[in-house]
Amino acid sequence: MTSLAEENYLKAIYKLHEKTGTTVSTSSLADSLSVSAASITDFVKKIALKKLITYEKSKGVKLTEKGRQIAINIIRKHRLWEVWLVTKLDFKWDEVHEIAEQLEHVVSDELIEQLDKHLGFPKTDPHGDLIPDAKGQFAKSNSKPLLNCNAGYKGKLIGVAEHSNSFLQYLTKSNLKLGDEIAVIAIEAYDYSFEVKINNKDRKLLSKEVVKNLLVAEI
Amino acid sequence: MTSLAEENYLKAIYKLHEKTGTTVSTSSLADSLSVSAASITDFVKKIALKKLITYEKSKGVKLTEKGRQIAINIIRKHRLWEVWLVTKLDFKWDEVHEIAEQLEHVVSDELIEQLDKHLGFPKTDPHGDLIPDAKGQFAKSNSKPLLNCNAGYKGKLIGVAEHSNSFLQYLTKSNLKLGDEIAVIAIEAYDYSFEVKINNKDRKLLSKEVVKNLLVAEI
DNA sequence: ATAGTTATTTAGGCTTACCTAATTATATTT
DNA sequence: AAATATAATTAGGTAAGCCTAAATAACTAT
Repeated sequence: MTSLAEENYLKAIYKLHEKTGTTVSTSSLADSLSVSAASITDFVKKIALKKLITYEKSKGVKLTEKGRQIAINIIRKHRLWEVWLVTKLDFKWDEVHEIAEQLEHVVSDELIEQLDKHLGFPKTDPHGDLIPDAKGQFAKSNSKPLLNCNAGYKGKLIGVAEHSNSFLQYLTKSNLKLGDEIAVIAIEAYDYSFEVKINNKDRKLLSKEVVKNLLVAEI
Repeated sequence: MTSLAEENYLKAIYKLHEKTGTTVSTSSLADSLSVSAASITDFVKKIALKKLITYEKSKGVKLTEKGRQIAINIIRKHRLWEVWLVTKLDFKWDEVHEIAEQLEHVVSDELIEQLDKHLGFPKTDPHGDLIPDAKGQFAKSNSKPLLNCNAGYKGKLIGVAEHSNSFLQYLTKSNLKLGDEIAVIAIEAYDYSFEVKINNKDRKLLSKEVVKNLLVAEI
């Protein structure tokens, strides 16, 4: 029904739209799928005919409700598989993405529902991202980047806004993990680096680049 | 490195060779892959160039050692996934084949080794088939079809030689499962039907077609 | 508003894995 | 051994998903 390529295009469009809030350009898609812009134009025309997206020449694309549902389902599967890899197979949070990219395309609704049950119906994946339910609904999240918090703020690390291996490995090396309590002691006005206290113990200095990608919420 | 199609061709060749003991014909491959004979000839030439099989015009194909290792690895993955589906996700033995057909193509050696560990290094899959180890070695099996046994024989059901849903469902309905003790009470000379006793309790009549596909071993 | 730059699309091609129809081998009967 | 049937191969073609190079459209800056 939906080919591997289609699933990846829809997922990429969904993620780019989520990030930018606008229609998704040919070049941004080309970038994130590592495919030439010409191929994007071709493909995008084809899936527009299938009503998975709307496409206006030179004005980018947008998911239709149908396309959005497919994209969200792929994301649901991806995140459930990541939970499985970490909780049942002992993988680290920086080792699961590539494997989940393959597993997300396995087609079987019963499989995913059983997996969900096996995992205890998790609400978030190992990076703190929300897992949509079988109907494609996301729970509400009240997380915000630590960057948006003031000195004196105290909250819990509940997710990351950047999933690169290097960032995840940096956090691991720095002994920072989801669930940790973070208190902002001071913010350096010059470079926006944050002095923080982790779990009421360790003092740490975090660069602007880092605090931008740490998502926190009230305890 | 190895495409989905290649993996499926190699697996099909392996299984047909296992069944017949001879070189594998174009038409048998066409049958089992549901692809035209012409396409088989094409493809077979291509993977012969890659030294995955040997091919002699009009004389069928044979796996090379390299091709055999790839085929066995796919089978290893397939069977491990089947164990997972049954033991961890509560699927029935007649529900796992199609899902495992997809999962077997996921590429990650670490994944498979972790899965193997998670499952406790199982030796057989839910149908009693041996699971080769990471090096492609199969354990020795001393199973034989119940059909080859005489009246008075007593053994344990350890596998099935036929994996169709209808056969598996027949066994389930008949309350026959792996591990059951089977004693041969009598064999009807006319139609080769077997009168048996299961777990020292239930008497059952099994047709020749059925006993041919039940694999038993000494207790 | 025009020139220059960047983004997008069009045109023409390629590879993979399939197909049908026609041809040639191989097996089976008589 | 010839005739017939079956199996395998060749020839020519298709769809999906990509490519490069050239053309056009859309922005940016002066």
